[in-house]
Amino acid sequence: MLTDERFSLILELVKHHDIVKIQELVHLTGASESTIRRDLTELEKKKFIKRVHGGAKLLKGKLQEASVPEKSSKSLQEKKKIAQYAASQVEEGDCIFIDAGTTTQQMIEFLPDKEIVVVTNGLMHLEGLLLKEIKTYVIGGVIKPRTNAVIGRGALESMNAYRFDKAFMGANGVHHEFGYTTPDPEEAQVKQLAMTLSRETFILADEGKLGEIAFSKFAEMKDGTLITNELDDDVQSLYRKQTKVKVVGS
Amino acid sequence: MLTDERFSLILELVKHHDIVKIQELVHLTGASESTIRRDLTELEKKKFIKRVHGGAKLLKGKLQEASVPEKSSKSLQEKKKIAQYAASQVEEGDCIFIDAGTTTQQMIEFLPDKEIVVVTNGLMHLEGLLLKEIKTYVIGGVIKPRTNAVIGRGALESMNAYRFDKAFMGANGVHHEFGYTTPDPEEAQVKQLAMTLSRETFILADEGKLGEIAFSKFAEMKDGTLITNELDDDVQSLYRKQTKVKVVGS
DNA sequence: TCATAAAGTATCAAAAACGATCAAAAACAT
DNA sequence: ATGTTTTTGATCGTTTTTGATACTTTATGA
Repeated sequence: MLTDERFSLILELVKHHDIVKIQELVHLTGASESTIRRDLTELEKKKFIKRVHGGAKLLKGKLQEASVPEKSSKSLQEKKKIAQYAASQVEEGDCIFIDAGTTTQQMIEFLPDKEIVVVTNGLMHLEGLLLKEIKTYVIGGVIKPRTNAVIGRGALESMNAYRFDKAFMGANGVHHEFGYTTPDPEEAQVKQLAMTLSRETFILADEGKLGEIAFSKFAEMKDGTLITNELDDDVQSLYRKQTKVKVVGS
Repeated sequence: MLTDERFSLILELVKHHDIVKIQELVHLTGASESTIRRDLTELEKKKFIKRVHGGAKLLKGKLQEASVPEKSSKSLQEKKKIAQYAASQVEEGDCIFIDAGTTTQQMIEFLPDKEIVVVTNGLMHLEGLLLKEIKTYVIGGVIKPRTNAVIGRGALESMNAYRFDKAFMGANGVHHEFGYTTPDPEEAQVKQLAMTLSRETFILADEGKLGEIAFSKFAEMKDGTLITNELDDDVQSLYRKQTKVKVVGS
């Protein structure tokens, strides 16, 4: 049996059964265990499957990250610092918009115990906000599974009823030329509108997002203050030419 | 059976049954008790389930717990029966409104696996709805702490964008003369509007609500079909003169 | 309350799976 | 045909997973 034959067979099985055991494959192909292992290793490298102890399973897209709240603790610490600074910008009486997302979520615990009003499209934020007894408005609209963000036409209409003093946005990509980007066009629309409704905007993005470009652009660099945690001097000057930048932590 | 297979199996069971016993899992997977325990420990660490003595249950956010202040299991069983009947009224292609509240919340697990769209003002419902992969719209507006219902002017405006085939409402008071009532006037407004936007309305109310009167009236008896679980014959005829009544269970 | 049974934790050795390595076999090129 | 490259299968030491055991904690009812 040829290598490519085995590959198709494996992919076919994984696709159909969601998971395959190495021993199954050994019997089915007649090849040795070593060979099967090599096959799986290669298929994993090519991003077709995910190896697990004893076999391999279907590689689910980015669906996994949303439901699996596993963060490298370093990245989490960085996000917290960014979030803490962002939260410190909130003043008594402010009405703020907090974008859906994990970085902005970290803000909530640091929000000052003052009279503020929060509007959000992130359902994951609600629990924390209510726990802190903050007056909270939620945007109406359809719920995007996985990210639990409220999006769609309804969200845009619903948001139009509000005006914000400050908006705190997340971003998947920050690029000196292409500006701020995010994968989902519908989420981009919501972000865009939130920013136009706000007197002032802060974009929270850890180092991993810098230089990246995602599919949908929702703002120019100049449209908001960037809050991040690490920045090469040359990149920094590139950004600073266009907008205000705040670098937190070490 | 591979680790990941067991994981999916466990999650599937928990998702469907709300709770699983370790012994069940031992029999179902053929793995040892130790292994199952380890699995549960890990799944708990990953925030997928909550371990309890003897098994594991679905992890629910505080949005859901908040409004569930420990009901007697009898009353819960009755609510479940009412909810189950209500859910059975939902048909393929329906667009339904589900009111905030504990009784209506029970409906979610019984909703048919068909193409339906749900609109709700109850944040406690969202988790369950998304778990069942139901297309869900949330009403925008201010969040009432304690009950986690979305209310206020924004809620009314936001809801106006939708029309429903069926609306399922909760009520704190059901009275043959004073109709359906609820304590909070703002919630009453939302209920009222939801009913006018729906072709058909069902009110879910267990025996404890019958004959009661709360502060704010949101509908006449005739405005919807009452679903309840116990009814004296004389009271029943009183209600039946005005509207349709469905009595479920014993 | 106390006794008892069921469930939980911690630990450890056996079993299974893994990765690395190497020589034999097959395919390939000249 | 001969030397070279690629693929394959076997082996071995290491790591991960597993199931059994002993001991502790929790639930329950007399």
